[in-house]
Amino acid sequence: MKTILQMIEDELRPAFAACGYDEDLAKAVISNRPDLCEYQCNGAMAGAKRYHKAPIMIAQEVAEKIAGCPAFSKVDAVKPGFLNLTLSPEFVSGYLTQVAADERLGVDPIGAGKTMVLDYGGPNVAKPLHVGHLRAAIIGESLKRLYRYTGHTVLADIHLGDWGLQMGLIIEETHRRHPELPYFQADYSGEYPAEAPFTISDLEEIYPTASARSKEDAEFAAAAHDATVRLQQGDPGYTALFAHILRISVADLKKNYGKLNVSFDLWYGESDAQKYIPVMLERLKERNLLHESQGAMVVDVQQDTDTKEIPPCIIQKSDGASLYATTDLATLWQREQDFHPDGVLYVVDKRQDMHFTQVFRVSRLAGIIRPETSLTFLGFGTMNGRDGKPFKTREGGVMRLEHLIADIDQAVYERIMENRTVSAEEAQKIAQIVGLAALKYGDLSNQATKNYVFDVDRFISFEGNTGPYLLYTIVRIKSILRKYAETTGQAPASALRPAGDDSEKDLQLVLARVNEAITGSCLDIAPHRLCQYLYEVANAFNSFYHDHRILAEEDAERQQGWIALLSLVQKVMETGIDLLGFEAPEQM
RNA sequence: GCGUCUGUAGCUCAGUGGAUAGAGCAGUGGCCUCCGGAGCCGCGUGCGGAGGUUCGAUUCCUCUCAGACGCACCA
Repeated sequence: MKTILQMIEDELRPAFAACGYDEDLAKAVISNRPDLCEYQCNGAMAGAKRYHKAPIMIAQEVAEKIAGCPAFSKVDAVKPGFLNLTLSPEFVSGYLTQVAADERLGVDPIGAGKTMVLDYGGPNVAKPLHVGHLRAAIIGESLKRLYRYTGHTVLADIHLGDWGLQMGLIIEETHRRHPELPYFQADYSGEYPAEAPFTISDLEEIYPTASARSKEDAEFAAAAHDATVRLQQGDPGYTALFAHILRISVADLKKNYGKLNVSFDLWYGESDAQKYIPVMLERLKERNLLHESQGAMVVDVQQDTDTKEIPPCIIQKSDGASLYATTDLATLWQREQDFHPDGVLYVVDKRQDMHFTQVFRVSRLAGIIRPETSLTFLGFGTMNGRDGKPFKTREGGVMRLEHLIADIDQAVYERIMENRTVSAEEAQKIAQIVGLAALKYGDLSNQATKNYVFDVDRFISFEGNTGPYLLYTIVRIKSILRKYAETTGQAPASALRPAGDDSEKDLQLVLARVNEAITGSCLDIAPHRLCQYLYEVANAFNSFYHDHRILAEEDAERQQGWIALLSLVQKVMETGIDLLGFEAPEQM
């Protein structure tokens, strides 16, 4: 379905053409002077030079041409050369009736036939999720949903950190504690136990302990290194133990991501990429890209146009081991082989900008992905505390995600209990839903690429530009529609009526932008745009609500139009928050 | 040192080559015989600084100041 801007431009284009001007001048934008008009066209000023004509003249000519157009109730050519447009109420309500009838709110499936791989996880196994994982999860999940909604086939890959020294540390520490286990018996030939020798909480303790030990105990460090190598070489006992670690961690991660309403289609890890390293290296050699530098094998990625020095990408350490870039390149190889994606999007901390610059360049040089496949790095900023420094616990440590969520839920719970008389049990459930909305909206409403201040008190506030405010608005609408259905026994009408006053018109105009908002948010990889739009919808609705007595309205036709309007507001807002990754309760 | 990013109201953040740069919070003044007042309607000092391009710059370019981050064998 066309956007309202496209529909306006459809009217403008023939008018410009009929006056002898280029159609590319017929560009419509939202008015920046709502007191004067709803939409505007600045093409006359852009064309003034081209046609050696005063812009106001051009604007006037075009205005005369489109004045009779049913889409517009008012057309003005103003001062320098603005073309000010006011849409007719019938046009707007007619458009919205179509949007309301459309399954997808008029959003075109621009991604039909396109496959996107999203990489937004990156947690390490055997380590709890902490606030550092929060942004990737929240932003990535929203983008996944936006891409799906716009018709893309999306594969979300968690890309676990499950390889390298950390695994050796855990294995060696387990060895130290339980040397009698069969995993460590060289001559063991039986089945390894089905039950893991540790729980998730054991693992969460084992890793930091082992990490600390390796720094003090050189012998232990060497043993851990050796264990890593043996695991990578496929030692059966270590492989079995590794499988336990992975299984337990993944179960725990699924649970914790689940609490965030975040899910993945693929649970691949760095370990899964290992088998693609040889073939990937072969390609680098074939293309003569690999060369030795200071003992390491590297690929030069410097380009003539660079303003800064891009160091060579290290593919193999001087001891022959692979590292971060190697794994990422091998992973890209795997993705290309398995999915032939049209795009790969990484949602990762912006401090890794250089790494992805290097990896992308190597993959282009080596043809690891097709030239037409887009490689995008969405580097998100740091989550800071109120002091503007990276977010920490009161003790100065890294905040576990579970604790953060629990704190927020508790704070929301207390507010709910203050105001409403719902049962404590009910309040708990509602607090989780509202808490998640507060957390996610607090994050997503900021530009992803910028650092932002994480302020729980502000996010969970039920006033202002917050998640809870959006939810409150939805709950309020649900309540009205519920009452309407109860008292009249009627299903909501589907046809909207032309707006009868300003606040109704304003609300309708905001709703008419829904498909642009969703599509734009996706194309710009910018969930914060959707946040802002939904906030505008909520504000417009609350103003409308304040001015109209919906359930008391005696004119049945008018009332039905309003009910249809409310249903659409609800649909837009519920769809919107779903795309952001949270939901609204029935009451709060 | 080199490079990247950021700098908008007291605070937290949006925004745009165009007409008067917007929200929220905080402050303050109104609005409940009424569908959920967790709401609505008011009240204001601001684009770090200096040049340049342009009919027009907060937006683009250069310089400059401040902060964050990054500069090969961690991920």
